[in-house]
Amino acid sequence: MLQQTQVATVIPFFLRWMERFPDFASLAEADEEEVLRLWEGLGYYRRARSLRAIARRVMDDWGGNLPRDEEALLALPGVGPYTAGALLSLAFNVDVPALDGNVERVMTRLRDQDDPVDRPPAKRELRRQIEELIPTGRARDFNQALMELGALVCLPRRPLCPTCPWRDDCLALRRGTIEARPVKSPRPPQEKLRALTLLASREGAYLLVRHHRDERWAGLWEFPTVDDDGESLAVWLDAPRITWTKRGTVSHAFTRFRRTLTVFSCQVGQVRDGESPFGSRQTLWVRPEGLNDYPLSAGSRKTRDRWLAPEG
DNA sequence: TGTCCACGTCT
DNA sequence: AAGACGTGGAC
Repeated sequence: MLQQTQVATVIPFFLRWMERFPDFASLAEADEEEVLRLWEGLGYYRRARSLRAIARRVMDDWGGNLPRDEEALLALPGVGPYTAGALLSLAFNVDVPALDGNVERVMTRLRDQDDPVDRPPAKRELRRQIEELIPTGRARDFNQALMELGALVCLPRRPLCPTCPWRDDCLALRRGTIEARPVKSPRPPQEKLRALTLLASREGAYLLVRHHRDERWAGLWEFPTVDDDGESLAVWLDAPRITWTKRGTVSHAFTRFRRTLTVFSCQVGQVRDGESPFGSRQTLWVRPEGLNDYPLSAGSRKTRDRWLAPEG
């Protein structure tokens, strides 16, 4: 969960998750729908499916225990260099680095490193430097301390240098380049998207469609949403007899996009077979009180909370 | 109802 | 290698 997601965000999800899946066995047996529902709102949903796949593999191939071996850990889905290092050092106290964003910041400042940290050469160099610093047999404490230092003291903006235990050793502090570290490659500009979302109701139930497993938001559900042309929906909805009512807009951001959804509601009459613009995607009619049972992507979640929440 | 930034893995 | 993958928070 902590991959790409900050601790404060993770905590409530983690507590719910651990209550439902206290061990690999319970997670391995769970169905994907439930796993995604508990992950709903955390983002990067591939992590949820990877975690379930890991649980199954740990049960099947490793006798229910995580392997204490870098190569075996890296072979698990969703486990990269950071996670492998974190597991080895924090769980098994093996003397290897756990290089996350916090540690990158601490180390590039300590050494006043100005290579872009999102490129492999800089990462290799940082790992090498950390290896030299790990006190033999103390990687668990050392790595946690380094991550905490980054999270609590060596902040991205306005770091608390006067209280830092490394203030006398920090090259960037001495040179006045603290706020300029770490250096990152320029990012592509944000793109704006517009789309239409339809609250289509029939006998008090609302239509949901499911994202394919190879799409964005794989496995999650949403209210029918199309790029801002509306034509494919109009076909499907028996257009001439539909009255569309504009409800308002919601916005959400993902990766490098920011998308504004214009939400319409309508009553749907007869749905004709073979005219769905959703192809082979699953569809479902759900009453408002049942909407919490399906994991929704962010735009549809905001739509639900605004217009279909039980109390509203 | 803005813009920018934070956060690892996979392809 | 460069882009895909989502959400929340600071300003």
